[in-house]
Amino acid sequence: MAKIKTENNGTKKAVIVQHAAMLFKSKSYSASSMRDLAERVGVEAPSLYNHIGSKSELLQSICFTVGSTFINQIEQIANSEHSIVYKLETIIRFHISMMAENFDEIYVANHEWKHLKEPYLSDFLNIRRNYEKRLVQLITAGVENKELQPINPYVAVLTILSAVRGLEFWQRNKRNISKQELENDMLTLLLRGIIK
Amino acid sequence: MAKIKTENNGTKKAVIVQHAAMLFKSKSYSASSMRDLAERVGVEAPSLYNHIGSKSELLQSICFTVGSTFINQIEQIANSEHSIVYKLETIIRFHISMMAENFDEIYVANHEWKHLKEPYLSDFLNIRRNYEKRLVQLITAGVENKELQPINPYVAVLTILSAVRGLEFWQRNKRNISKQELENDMLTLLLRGIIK
DNA sequence: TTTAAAAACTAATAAGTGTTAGTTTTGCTG
DNA sequence: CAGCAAAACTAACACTTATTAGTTTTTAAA
Repeated sequence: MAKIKTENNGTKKAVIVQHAAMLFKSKSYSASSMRDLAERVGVEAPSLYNHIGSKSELLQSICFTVGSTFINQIEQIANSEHSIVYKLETIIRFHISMMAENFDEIYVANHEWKHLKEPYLSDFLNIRRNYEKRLVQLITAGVENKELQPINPYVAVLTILSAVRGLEFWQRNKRNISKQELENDMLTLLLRGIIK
Repeated sequence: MAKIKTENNGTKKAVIVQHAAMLFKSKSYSASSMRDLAERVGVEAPSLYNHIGSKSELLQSICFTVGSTFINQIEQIANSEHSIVYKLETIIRFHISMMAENFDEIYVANHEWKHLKEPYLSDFLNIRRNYEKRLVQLITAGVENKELQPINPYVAVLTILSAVRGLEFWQRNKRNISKQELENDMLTLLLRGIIK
């Protein structure tokens, strides 16, 4: 009866994936049923299978889109000619922007990747390890450089990545804190510390 | 046939809850079945109901134990007579220790609270809001104090809590980085920043 | 307006879910 | 060793799950 509305741009599969991201975010992957998803899309559950292969394919779609976006960005920045501090700042700002504009997908990629099936699970973890490795290299260079404090690069990466991930809590308070203020204060805290 | 082994200390329910924490951590709450849990405990699924009320009661147990532990600690520290920086440092160190010693429970409380049923869901969120509020008060006092940089206290709290939460990734690298090094480097980064 | 493909539908399947009922075994206490 | 409660078991329940098969409707081109 009701047909899937594609908003000019994009395929019907894209519409389903986007609804899936919202659903998986709010209920988690395992607790989300294809009937839930169908209802949001405005269709009966079996109709979804005219456009997608399976439930787990949806999760794959979400996780790998997010993964490659971040990998592309860090490759681009890493190969540019800037100071380490500038590169680091740019990367953090990118995380914050992505968090603001693609919240659902990033949330799902961060929280639900566990439910990927092999070989996708391994592939995804490789992508993530790769990303972390590049960040570690960047910070290691900065420490040798004396641009950065002499701290363990792994700890720095872990702290930075976790801090920007925590922006998901910001979504609740969107009204109280502007993106600009958030970006600047978080950068200050991570780059210069909280102690005056 | 096989009986639940209680290791001198604690009830059989405690044993089940601890296994549940491990299971929910590795498979997520929704994807964990009572049959999975029973297998880990070494018993048939219906036997669990001699000791517990329901699956969701297990999640409640885990979440509220963790919640009250943190609330107790912050109340104790907040009411003590120390500098803001010292209090902040103590709180961060407490998070790191808890993460090292009660990893499963904390992970589950952080990731699976969504599946709590009302009124427990609301109660849990209240506890968490309360904890954050106390931290915000502490940092606000520190900013007025001039002990801390003039940044938005909410952003600081969000960043700090997310950073320590990220210690869950450290579990993978436990062998490479000692707890001491981790604690000191993360404190340095959060309190003094990464820029030299 | 006929035709063919795309995409919706209904009905059904096999597997898995939390949980209850009823029964048997276990282990302690008298 | 008898008896009793605690705690295990098996069998079964009512539901939900992702997905398939088969059919009808919709859409667009001829």
